[in-house]
Amino acid sequence: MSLKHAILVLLETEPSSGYDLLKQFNNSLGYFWNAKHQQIYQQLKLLAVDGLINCTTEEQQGKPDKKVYKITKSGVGELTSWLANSVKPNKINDALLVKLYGGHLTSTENLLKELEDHLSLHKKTLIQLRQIEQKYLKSTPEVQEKYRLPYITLRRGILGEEAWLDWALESIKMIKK
Amino acid sequence: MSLKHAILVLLETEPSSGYDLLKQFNNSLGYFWNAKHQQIYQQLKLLAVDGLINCTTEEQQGKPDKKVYKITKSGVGELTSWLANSVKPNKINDALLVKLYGGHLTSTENLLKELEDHLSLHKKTLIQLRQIEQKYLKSTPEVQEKYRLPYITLRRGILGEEAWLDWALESIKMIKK
DNA sequence: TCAACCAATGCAATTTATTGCATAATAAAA
DNA sequence: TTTTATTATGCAATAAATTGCATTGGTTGA
Repeated sequence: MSLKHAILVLLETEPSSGYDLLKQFNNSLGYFWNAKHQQIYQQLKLLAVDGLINCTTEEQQGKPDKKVYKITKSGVGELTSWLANSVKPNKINDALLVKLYGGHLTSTENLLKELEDHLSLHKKTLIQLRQIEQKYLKSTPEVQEKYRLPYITLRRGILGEEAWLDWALESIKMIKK
Repeated sequence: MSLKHAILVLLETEPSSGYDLLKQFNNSLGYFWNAKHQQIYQQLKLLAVDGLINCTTEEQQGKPDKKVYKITKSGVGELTSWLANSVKPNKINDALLVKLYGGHLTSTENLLKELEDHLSLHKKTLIQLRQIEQKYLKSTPEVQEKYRLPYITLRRGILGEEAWLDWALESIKMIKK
């Protein structure tokens, strides 16, 4: 259960709404954390009740109201003490690999189609991450300093996606012949 | 919910006990699927009730009895129809990245320690996976043919771990300077 | 103009996964 | 010799995540 801390860590950088967090997870931070909107909204409510974040409602023109959450001192305390402990290694459950493993029960075309579909998603993601990297690399030294550690996590996304693509291309070749 | 299918796909290759499956997930197939023993045992029970697998109890000398599960025709049918559909991309929730992202709230030593700990685990895993690969590459053409697709998934594990190590080494350097 | 999508949030029910506890025998290590 | 690890399975409670359903107003596209 570190959705809680994933949220806190983002709010510690910048106050955001549930929707903002959702977009971050869905877009740029997908290599980092994933959650459905219901989970995020629920968790935000719980965090607010526990006094780790507080909430102010912002009215917007033409758009629905926005609840902007800000981390509290107590929230920073919670985050800091969580950071003092070690974290569990990343749990992997990869349905695509399950499918490939049992692929002899289906057609080669099906497998290739599936791989190509995933491939195009991963390509998009990689392009996106590289754009974020370029933006970072062109930013001022102060900004670079501020986002040093987030940048390291971004690199994980990039290297991870590159490796995924390498694997997929190799696999497609192996399946074709 | 494709723990169900992860189990079926393994049983389709070879009848196994819950404990066998657990070991596979914990050891060699960690890049593929992860589950606690309770989840596996529960799921096996459900699969048996649904008639997708059946169970025979094997007595062993010096060891507790073993319940060996075998996939049924109906189970193969279920698996086959599952394979006909596309699968969701792999969900990533990486607490280590959360920790790094918020790492300015803790010490550099703490971050480096954490990275080194994970590093040594990943190194071990990679060595293990490479050993399995070597075994595969030295096997007869018939065996290689049989395990063609599982081998492709193994390659994912290897390339994934290599990329992880590259990233970790790069990150350690960046954090140190 | 009608459908679809984006922005923004939420409740309730169900399904999945984790944690804690429990057993029981043998073998190996401290 | 006592503890720890391995083999092997399980129940019950809790926590976390997903699915289904629902709302409101604006914009974009066919």
